[in-house]
Amino acid sequence: MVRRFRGEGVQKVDTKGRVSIPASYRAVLRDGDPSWSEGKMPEFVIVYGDRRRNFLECFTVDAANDMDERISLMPRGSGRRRALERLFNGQSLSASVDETGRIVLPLKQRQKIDIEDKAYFVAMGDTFQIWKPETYHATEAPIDALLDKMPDGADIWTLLEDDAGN
Amino acid sequence: MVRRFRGEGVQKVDTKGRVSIPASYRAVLRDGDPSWSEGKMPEFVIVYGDRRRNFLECFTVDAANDMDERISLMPRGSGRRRALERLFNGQSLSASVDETGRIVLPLKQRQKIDIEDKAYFVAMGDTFQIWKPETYHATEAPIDALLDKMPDGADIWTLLEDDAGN
DNA sequence: TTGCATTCCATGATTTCCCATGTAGTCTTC
DNA sequence: GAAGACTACATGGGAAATCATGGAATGCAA
Repeated sequence: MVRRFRGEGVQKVDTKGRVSIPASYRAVLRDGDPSWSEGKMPEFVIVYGDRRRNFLECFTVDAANDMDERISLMPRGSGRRRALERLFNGQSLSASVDETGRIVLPLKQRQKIDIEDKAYFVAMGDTFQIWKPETYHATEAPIDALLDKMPDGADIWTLLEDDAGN
Repeated sequence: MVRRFRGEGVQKVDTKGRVSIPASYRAVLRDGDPSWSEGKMPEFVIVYGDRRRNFLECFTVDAANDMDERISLMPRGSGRRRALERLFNGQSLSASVDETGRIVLPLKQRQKIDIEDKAYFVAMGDTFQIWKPETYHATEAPIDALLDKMPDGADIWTLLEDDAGN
């Protein structure tokens, strides 16, 4: 079992697009970069995807290789495969953490998700996401609604079992 | 069957957020950490969850992996899965017991459950919880009420059988 | 030489680490 | 079975390292 990303929080984005990667993520990125070695800084892959995606999804090198692997098992030339290739190989870029723990988000990607001077990082297990804070918070509404529907005092983890609802 | 957490009690929280975790829990945390080895200190996962939760829930690494596993079996993209991913991956952090048996509760988490200088630990089987003492005691009222309703001298464990009432 | 990206350096705020101390228990030894 | 020695815990304080962030300097390319 690989180490997983955990936690969430805002980071500042300066005028040059520099953002600190949350310190706790850095160890996971290191572990997930097979070519990492003492003294070097880890690399990872940022997928920005099609125009409808309003966040960036970040994969460790290992996780990205795994995705490539899975895509390559799909029927050559199929529509789904082509779409995934385009999304995952084309609409992505690789980033490298610098000595101060930051990466540079190119202007294009910042504009795509409408980031100005703040970025919201959320761990999602073997990946993490980068959002414009406001956009992220807007997506919390459905989750709140789901939680509100639950009986008072009910344990959240009953969501694991409960087949009812979505 | 894995070793289970037992017992409850208050611990001091100092200005830096350091808290001793009850000694009896430490062995359980060790056993539940697959990457633990002689000389190292065990790690575990603290889930703080959505804003309605007023306590922290702590999982051994094994228990956390198990949760991740179960979440990953849910339909990708479903609302319930998304909610759980966010709660379990995003609203959580991993902690590591130090040589003196303490962990550091970051300010953010302390504020979330309104802890100042005391924390109440309660074992819950394969997890344990951390509460602000006052908050925890407030939750005991319903239990007291339940006990008061029971026939005088009745054994508490009859609750195991009795289907009536909640 | 203007615009952009990459390095290098600077700094305040946290967080971690290392060491110190008090207090219960327990164990030993006479 | 009582005094001292030892150990496990809970807790505190300060030094040192890390983190998040900003700005200046450098390199280049159009």
